[in-house]
Amino acid sequence: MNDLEQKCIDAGLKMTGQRRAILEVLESADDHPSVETVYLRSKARDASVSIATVYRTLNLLDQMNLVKKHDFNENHARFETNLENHHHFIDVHTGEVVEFKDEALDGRLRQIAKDLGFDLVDRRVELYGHRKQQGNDDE
Amino acid sequence: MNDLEQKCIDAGLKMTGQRRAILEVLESADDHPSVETVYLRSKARDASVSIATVYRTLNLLDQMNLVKKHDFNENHARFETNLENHHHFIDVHTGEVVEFKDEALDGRLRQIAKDLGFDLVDRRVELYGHRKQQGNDDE
DNA sequence: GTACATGCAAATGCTTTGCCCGCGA
DNA sequence: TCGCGGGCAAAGCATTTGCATGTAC
Repeated sequence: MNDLEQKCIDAGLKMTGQRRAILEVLESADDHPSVETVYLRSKARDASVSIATVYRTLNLLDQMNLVKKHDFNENHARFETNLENHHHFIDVHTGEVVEFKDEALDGRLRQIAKDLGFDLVDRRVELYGHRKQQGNDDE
Repeated sequence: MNDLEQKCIDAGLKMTGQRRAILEVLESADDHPSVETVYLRSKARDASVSIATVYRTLNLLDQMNLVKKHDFNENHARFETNLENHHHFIDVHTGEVVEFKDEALDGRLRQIAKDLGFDLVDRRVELYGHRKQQGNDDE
């Protein structure tokens, strides 16, 4: 049994076949899958999974803080299970999402919130761009 | 004639009554209005403005980089005309949006992009929280 | 006059939900 | 058993778009 599954059981959720499939997909994902992607991967494990259940389950997990919802300026949500504090760099050409951590950045953000007189409950830092290359031909 | 209006004319856009109303609304806005809000304010100036035109105009201006589109984790877009580089702090209780600038933060973001080997074309930094207070009773 | 703009309503695309059946504990 | 969970399809909501008409230049 994986970690997410255990946490869901601890939270009192019933462990159905569909949920197990979805949780396994999330547990093994090292990317930032869309709902559609989670749906397709889950359906490969359990054909009875419906998109409605995927939405319901992902929202449930998001509320329980077991996954994090993003949108990356797209027209659909993406989810990730990496709950460690980190930020994202999105390649605007390929859609690739690169995760990074930066203590100096985090410290500065905390200081800014403090200076503004706010308690920080969440932060969103997304950098958009593309891989640097010699003779870049689109600018 | 306001600044936005001049820029639109320079860009070859026809200056219709509806566009003028919308541009005036944007020019005088010092907040981050939603499409609906821009629509209502514009309609007060020119009753013939339709929501479709507001959407079309805002998207046009966004592509021309005359306004900036945000979403602040809501289910609808918001727009702002402040094009200076700055970031946002969103009060999760009141919805209030506070703008701030921070050179140290910007420098760190540039350095991170450089270290990752990326060219930066856009960035999104949003802090979420609420005003600090003595005897805060919800945590 | 002509190409561009607009209003209206229908269409879209993602997401949510009502309803009723099925299944986990 | 009993109440939570799920499938299906309809509804919701923000946004976009086709089409016919209107209008800036």
